[in-house]
Amino acid sequence: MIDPKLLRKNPDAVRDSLRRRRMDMDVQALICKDETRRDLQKRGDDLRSHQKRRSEELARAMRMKVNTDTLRAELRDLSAQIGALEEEQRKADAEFESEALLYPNVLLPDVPDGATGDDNPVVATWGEKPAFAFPPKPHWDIGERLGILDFERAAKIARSRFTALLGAGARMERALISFMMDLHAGRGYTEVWPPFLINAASLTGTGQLPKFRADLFKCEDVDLWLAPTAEVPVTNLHAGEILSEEALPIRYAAYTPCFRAEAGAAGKDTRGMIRQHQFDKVELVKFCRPEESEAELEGLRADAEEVLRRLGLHYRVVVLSSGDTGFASAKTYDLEVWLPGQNAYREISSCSTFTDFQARRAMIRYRPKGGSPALVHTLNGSGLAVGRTLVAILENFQQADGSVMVPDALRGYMGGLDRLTSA
RNA sequence: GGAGGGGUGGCCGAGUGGCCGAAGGCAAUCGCCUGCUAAGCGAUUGAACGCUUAAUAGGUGUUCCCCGGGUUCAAAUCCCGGCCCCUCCGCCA
Repeated sequence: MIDPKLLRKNPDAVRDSLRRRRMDMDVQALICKDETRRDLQKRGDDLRSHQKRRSEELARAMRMKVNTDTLRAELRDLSAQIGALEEEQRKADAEFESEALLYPNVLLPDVPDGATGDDNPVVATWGEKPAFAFPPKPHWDIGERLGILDFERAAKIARSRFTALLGAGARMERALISFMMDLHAGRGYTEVWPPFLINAASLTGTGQLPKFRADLFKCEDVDLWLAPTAEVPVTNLHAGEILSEEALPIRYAAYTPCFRAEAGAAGKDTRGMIRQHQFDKVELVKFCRPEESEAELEGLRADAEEVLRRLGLHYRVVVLSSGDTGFASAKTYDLEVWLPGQNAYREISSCSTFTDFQARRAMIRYRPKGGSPALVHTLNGSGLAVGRTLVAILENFQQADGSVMVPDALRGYMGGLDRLTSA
């Protein structure tokens, strides 16, 4: 959530960030709701204060056994007034909050201005595009020919946008998860295996709800939703807590399946396993002091990049422009892996700092030395999207004969297998 | 699924209608004492929101004893609903 004090004291900072995001929201209306809310609180506070004092008088009068009829009548009336006012106050609070929850995070000043993904500047590149003596195939061709990807049967048992992995494909998915988790665990991240179903409060804490309800799968009859990313359960691990300063920064790595309704993506990436209702991802999540968060974002990006480097996959890094930056994020780097079968770079990791936006929603705080509790900064990044990593391996390491070389880093996780063949 | 017990501050734990933001203990911080450490002695130590303020300093008001309703002039305390935890039984992986 945006900071109500910032909204009050520097509404132009909020307006400017919205303009850069290419979003049009009625900031003045929100400010009015805030004022209504505060006015009602003041009036209620004063009335309650008065009521308290008169109630004490009544108690005293009753002890002295004097007639209290007038006082009781006055207090009954006061109580009714307060009740009515509190009803109004509840309504005003709810109105302010439901509107405030729809405001995106305020962008960091160094986020480049731009309308869409086409405006994202490339800030780094690693490796080179592999050269092929033949036209490289897309992964769905490679995978089906090898018998390791089955889209038709997956659609039969579920629906479209699901994939069944078979044999060495299934083995490689599992190998990638282990490889990534071992790598991050060895670099200072604590492994987490969280619940994959989470409640609405958690989804509100990280920013998926209320705005992005349509992107989520929900269980019937209970307040449980399929996690769209490990970001949600892992960030909310510390919801409502006051962390000790010495514990920071906290760094977690978690594997989870991710479930997304892909409501707005009809007709997009329909072939292959680029955009699925279910996919595996290893996620990195950090909690830190505000002054550390910029450095932690760079570290997060480096940790995600390390996975691609060890696998030998060519990629580039972009900073998302202002119009392309996600709702909860203040600044985001995307890692884009080269996919020769599609002659394109595709997002394989997204690393963001959320500044205090999620911390305020989920009430995640720490106690600075000698001070009162302050909001932490939260960050997260994919390290990496496992399905897309599998896609990248198939497309980048495909051979003329239809086989696929297994990256060195993965062979130990696949019983020494060095090549996927259709045999 | 059945039966019972329980959710109070950083932790433990008292509190069955007003004098309770809450006894007592632990922990922590500061000070005294001390060759050092421990012990001992004294003091301090919850959060949110609002008003005030340059201030996340100070002052001040309100709210908060799991959550939401109700009774009452007044609720941590009484009543109803929900959530969560524990124990036993059943069932299951």
